[in-house]
Amino acid sequence: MPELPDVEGFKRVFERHAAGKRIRGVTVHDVGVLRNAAPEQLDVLVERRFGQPRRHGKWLVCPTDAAPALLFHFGMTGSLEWRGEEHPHDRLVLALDDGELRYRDMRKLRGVWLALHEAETEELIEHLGPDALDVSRKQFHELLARRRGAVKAALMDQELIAGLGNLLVDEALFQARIDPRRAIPSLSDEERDELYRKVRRVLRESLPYGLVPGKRTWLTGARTEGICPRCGIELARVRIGGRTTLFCPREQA
DNA sequence: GCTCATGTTCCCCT
DNA sequence: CAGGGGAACATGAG
Repeated sequence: MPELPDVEGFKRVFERHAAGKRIRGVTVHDVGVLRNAAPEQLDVLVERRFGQPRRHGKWLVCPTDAAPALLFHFGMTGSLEWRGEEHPHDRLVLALDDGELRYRDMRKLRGVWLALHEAETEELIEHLGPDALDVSRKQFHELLARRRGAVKAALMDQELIAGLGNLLVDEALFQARIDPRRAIPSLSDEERDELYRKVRRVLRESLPYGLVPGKRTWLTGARTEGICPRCGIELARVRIGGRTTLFCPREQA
């Protein structure tokens, strides 16, 4: 699931249940999710108190009252769960005073990082472009001006703008009526403005859900049927940047 | 058995 | 150098 809105949802889970709480224990059920540390190294977190989390793109940074911080990147199947039933894909469990926070992840495409100091946190995320929620219209134009490939590939590039994923980008392009294969230089200023507005809109409307919702009027709601929710013709399916891309061949010219 | 999946990285071409 | 294509990572679901 995890694109920017999903990670924002996990951030809310962390804020509600883990921020300000003391870590009583760390249990690693699957070493495969630890990307830069051995399980014993996580012991530095025990008896530390979590601070307020912050999100940059699809990363969630969870600092403690000492130097170490825990960083999560959820890949395609990760999530953060508070209590609830145990699950076979719970890979890391943080015991807090009043319950357990679990990192759950079926495919383990990304995982959990330990940063011992603020500088290490920065190193882990410094390759990212500005967070999608922080990009102004002016900056959006400046960022696009540097690129010339397919517009979809550019929007998905985390080094250009951080946080947009396959669903969100397809959705914004659909709402802006722009063919995802279009080369950036071919986009008019008006089209760039419209794209910016739709990216903002899809983000804003997704945030309350904590995911990109499958609304009936949205492309997300039509991914399985393959029919354009606006005009009813069959959606086109191509691959861009290695990702399945859906668009309306009639309306997205 | 086969294909596909909301992500990223690495390697090889053009 | 920029950008495209494909494979790899790991684990399911249909």
